[in-house]
Amino acid sequence: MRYSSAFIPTLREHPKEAEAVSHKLMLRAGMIRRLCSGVYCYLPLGWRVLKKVIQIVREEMDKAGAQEVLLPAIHPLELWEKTGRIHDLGDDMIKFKNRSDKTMALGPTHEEVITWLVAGEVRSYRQLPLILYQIQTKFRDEPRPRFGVIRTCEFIMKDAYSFHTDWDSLEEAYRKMYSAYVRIFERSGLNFLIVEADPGVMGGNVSHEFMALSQYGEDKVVVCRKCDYRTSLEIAERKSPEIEIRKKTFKEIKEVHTPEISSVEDVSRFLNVPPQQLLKTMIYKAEDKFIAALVPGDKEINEVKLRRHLGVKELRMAEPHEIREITGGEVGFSGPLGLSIMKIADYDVKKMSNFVTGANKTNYHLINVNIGRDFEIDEFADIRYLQQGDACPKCGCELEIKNAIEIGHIFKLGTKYSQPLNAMFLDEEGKEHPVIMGCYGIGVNRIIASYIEQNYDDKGILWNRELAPFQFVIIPINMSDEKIKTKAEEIYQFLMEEGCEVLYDDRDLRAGIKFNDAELIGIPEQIIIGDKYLKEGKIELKSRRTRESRFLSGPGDILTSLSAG
RNA sequence: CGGGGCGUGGCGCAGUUUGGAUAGCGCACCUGAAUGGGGUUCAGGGGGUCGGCGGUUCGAAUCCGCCCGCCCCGACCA
Repeated sequence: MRYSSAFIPTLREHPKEAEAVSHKLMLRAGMIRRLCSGVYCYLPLGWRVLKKVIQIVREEMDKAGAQEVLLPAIHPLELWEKTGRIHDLGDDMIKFKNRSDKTMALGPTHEEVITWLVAGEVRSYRQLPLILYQIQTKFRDEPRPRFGVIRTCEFIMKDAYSFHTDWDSLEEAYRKMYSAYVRIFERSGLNFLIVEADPGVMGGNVSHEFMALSQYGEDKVVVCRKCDYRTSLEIAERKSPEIEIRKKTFKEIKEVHTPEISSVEDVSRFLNVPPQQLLKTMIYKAEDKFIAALVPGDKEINEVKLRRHLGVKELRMAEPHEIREITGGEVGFSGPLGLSIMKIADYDVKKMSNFVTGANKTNYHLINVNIGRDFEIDEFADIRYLQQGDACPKCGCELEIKNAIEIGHIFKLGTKYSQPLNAMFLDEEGKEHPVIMGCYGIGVNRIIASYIEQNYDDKGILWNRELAPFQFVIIPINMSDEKIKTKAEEIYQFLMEEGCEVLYDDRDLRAGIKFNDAELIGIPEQIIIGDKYLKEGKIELKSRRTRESRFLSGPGDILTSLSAG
């Protein structure tokens, strides 16, 4: 490609809309432009890189025995009603009516469609197992698009789905996908880690997230400083502390008037006590029964951990009217005293004495409350969010919380979709069973953003060979010098004939501009042709990353020099 | 959806508090010349509904109202 005719609009300064490093650099390097919030155009350079990532993903999927398909982006809504996921993903779905007034949606993910497809075609155990995948655009009406290409309303996803007769077969496919993912992210040059995670709205009970470490990541992972414990913050546990409930110096319990003061922050200020001296009482509905969850005022309840501890599938906070009925007070004045429902407290609550809590009476709190004297806890458990510095459940060492970008997620789904969509097969004995499923997703655009977040310097992007939009950039120092120009043309022709991806900067510009552009867009190898070394018959081959140069005597040496390392 | 910030040629900004003359600066762009190993210099030039609509005023980028868009923080914490 000749730079003079290439559409690579680089920017000297980054537009002020950009905050994340990857966002700034992708804009500056002319890879992307924003159409509106969360919606981006990929320009030639950005698209070239995207195609590189897609190629890696495709190769590794094919190698793992998955077959590529292409599913529609337009989905009839009934399919989503059948699995009930219209309620889970409802507002995230972009819906519209067609001319015959039928409601359709742009697919935010494809479990429903693929299961419909397989349900129609697979009859027998002989047709299984089967792994299908696609690389396609997903649409989600994100409440808050962010950080350039990291969270967008339209993005390219590689989504694979596997179908099995039994759980052992699913396990095998799951392992295959797991190792294919490791290869994909390794080839993409990412610094990533794999954590166990909660499956959430996808369903199933096992899932692993592939996380690229970055300060602009929206997810949090927990990593032990010493051992190999690593997990998502959602399900991160801590070593349960062995604490006895304190029983000394009980002060007299009192009711205090706290008019319209209900938040931890407000109560703490009003009564002049630290937040950790408050007991937070949250009422939840766990399937068909109500429970009270208790944590110190400065801690947060982790609903995923609470749900898992209770062993229930559904858990939600109680509605205001339910809280009124159960406690007798408005939201914000709940406390454990006099509650007939089950009370689960975090271990940290054991440490508390003479604390403040809601009086179950609007506008009143109780002070000097104590466990044992005033009420009992039914169960102590680890139900709060982990915090920086908590003890590792495996080795007891300090845990660290880090930001990361979720680049891949694999799930064991079981029969969550096959059951409602009637994807059944007959076994050897002619008995009918629902197909066992797994699903495996990769955020293709996020691989690029994550890579840039981890590979840049003060000049710009540092592409590796796998992702680079071009392997070489030829930089003639002075286009009006015929000898330099002729040499540059010769090298360009040579590399083109060799099938190399090369960008030839034939623009009649000063050397400084060319160097800066080449470094900004991050081409791994620069071939510099200038009078300085051409006089001795030498051309310069300079590495973008190390900034080290080698001097070669001809075009043929370029390839041999690189393959020699 | 709540809080905060912003909107002035392609990009980055000044001007808005205290209304006033052809709306300015840097970069980018076009023409010419010199220059040519790190965003060079000189001369000339093009490009703007000051986010939109309405209002106040002799007069609005500037004051008032409504709307739109963008970014950041939070999302239910009793």
